[in-house]
Amino acid sequence: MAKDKKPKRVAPRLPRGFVDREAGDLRAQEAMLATIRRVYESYGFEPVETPVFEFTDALGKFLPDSDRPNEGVFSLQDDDEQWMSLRYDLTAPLARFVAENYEALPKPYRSYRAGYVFRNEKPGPGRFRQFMQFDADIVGAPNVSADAEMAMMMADTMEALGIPRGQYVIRVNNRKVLDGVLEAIGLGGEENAGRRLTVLRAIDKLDKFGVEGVRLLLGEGRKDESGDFTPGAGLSREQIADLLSVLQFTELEFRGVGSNTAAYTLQNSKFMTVSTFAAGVEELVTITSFVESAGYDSKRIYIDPSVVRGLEYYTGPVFEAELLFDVVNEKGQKVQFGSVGGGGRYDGLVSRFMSQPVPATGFSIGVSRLMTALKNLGRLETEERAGPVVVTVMDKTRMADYQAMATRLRSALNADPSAPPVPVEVFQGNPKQFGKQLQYADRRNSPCVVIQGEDEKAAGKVQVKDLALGKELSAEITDNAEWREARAGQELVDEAQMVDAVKAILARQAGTRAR
RNA sequence: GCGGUUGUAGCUCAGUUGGUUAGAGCGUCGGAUUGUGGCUCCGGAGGUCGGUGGUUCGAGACCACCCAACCGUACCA
Repeated sequence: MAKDKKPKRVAPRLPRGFVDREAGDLRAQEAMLATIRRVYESYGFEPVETPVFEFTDALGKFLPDSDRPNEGVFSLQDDDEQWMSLRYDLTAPLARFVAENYEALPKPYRSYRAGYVFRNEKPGPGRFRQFMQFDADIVGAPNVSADAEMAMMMADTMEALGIPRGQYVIRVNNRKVLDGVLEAIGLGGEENAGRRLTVLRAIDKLDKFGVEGVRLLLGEGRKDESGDFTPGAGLSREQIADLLSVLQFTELEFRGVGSNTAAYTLQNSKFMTVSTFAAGVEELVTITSFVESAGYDSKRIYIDPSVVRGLEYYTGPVFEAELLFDVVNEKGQKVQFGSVGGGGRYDGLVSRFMSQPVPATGFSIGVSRLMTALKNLGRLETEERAGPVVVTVMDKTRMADYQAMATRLRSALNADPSAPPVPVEVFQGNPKQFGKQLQYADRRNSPCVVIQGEDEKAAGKVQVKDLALGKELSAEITDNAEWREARAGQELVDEAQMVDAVKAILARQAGTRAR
């Protein structure tokens, strides 16, 4: 009866939307961050780090109410009852940092930072509740030249990461353009705030649903494939036509060819009589001229009036980095990818904390998402690293000798600090069965092992075994006894030549990999 | 949040109109081989059949509710 009593074990599991990440991913991410950092540094940005927790009110709109304190964000109350939250982006914390250190910082203040952010919402493919962003911002620069620079830096970053020109585009718009059109078609004023939001959300869905889908969302509403109905904005046929004319949907098909004409075309729009609209268009024209004279054509930076971005705090130019190639997941399905980064001007964000206006512009790269895409493009070092050189244990009373051999190898193989490290380790498991040691080395993707048993010790020699060579030879041997007898890839050398013999094996394998 | 689909071993799945003790492949661990990885062979461990309640002589299967995952959709600073 005691046997049915199982101890209740804790299930090893993670909350949804959180993932463990292993060596390959971490190394790839490290390389990616270094690349991005280099681009940002080359533009004069300097790093800054802020904590993952902030007071909730400093983050912005998500003041938790007592019913749903964790809606959207992860929040908890400190000892003194004050609400704090995990940051959901890196922009709001930067605004707080700048406001708190305003006097000490040089203006304009250029800074970058990478870090995890947290959102308490439903995860999906490529969407997690903890993910990394890599931001750059200029605070205290009021002119659109700063926005143009951000767009250019974003384009440079894409290419530095190995995304070829033509496979990505930075789409640029200005919030004032859409605001102006909405005003012109009678959706201005406080009373229409709700409908404006619905309209902007509809426009944001252009990539996903196409022109016809957006037309439905602007009008009556749209039914999705599960039969669920999304109510529309209820605009009239004329209002929709006006809106669509500005968004110039047809031109999207020609995105990435020729020079940027969109901003100039907008100058002929009938909405130029609306001052908000005109101001937005003029800024886009200026940005166009800046980027074009710097040599960024529309294959890289494209003016696109349908870009919406976040609805909350952007006040002027907005931009979005989009990938133009298909991304396929592990199951071979094509994935709706959307943007891998974006940003814009947020002139109101820092001044929330201060009595004076502080203009700012910046952008954010979704590191985790972009990494998935780069994997697809084969631009990420996914190739497995060579494992450790393993010093095996034949006689456990001689551990000290084996440790000494490992030390000798380790320092000899890692003499050049600028070269990638060559790991060397002594087998630390149970040495009783020698086969297990080789199995371990095999699983660690070890290039070679060093063996010294009684016989070798007596002769002052060591066995140096090339595991990759052995694997090749094993293809021709089917009999186990023969395979064991062959000791494939093995070489008996003097103790003094151990280091050279190992070096020779590593060199041979490096050559094989390069081919 | 709303709609749909699906839940059987670590993974992929089988399990007949409801019928004895729930199976396979892969993986894992051990052995054949106490000094040699791979192949092969032998053996073991691993299951509250997502959960609870119900119908029934009898439920992995049928019914209800709940939970979770996936897909779509909404929200997304």
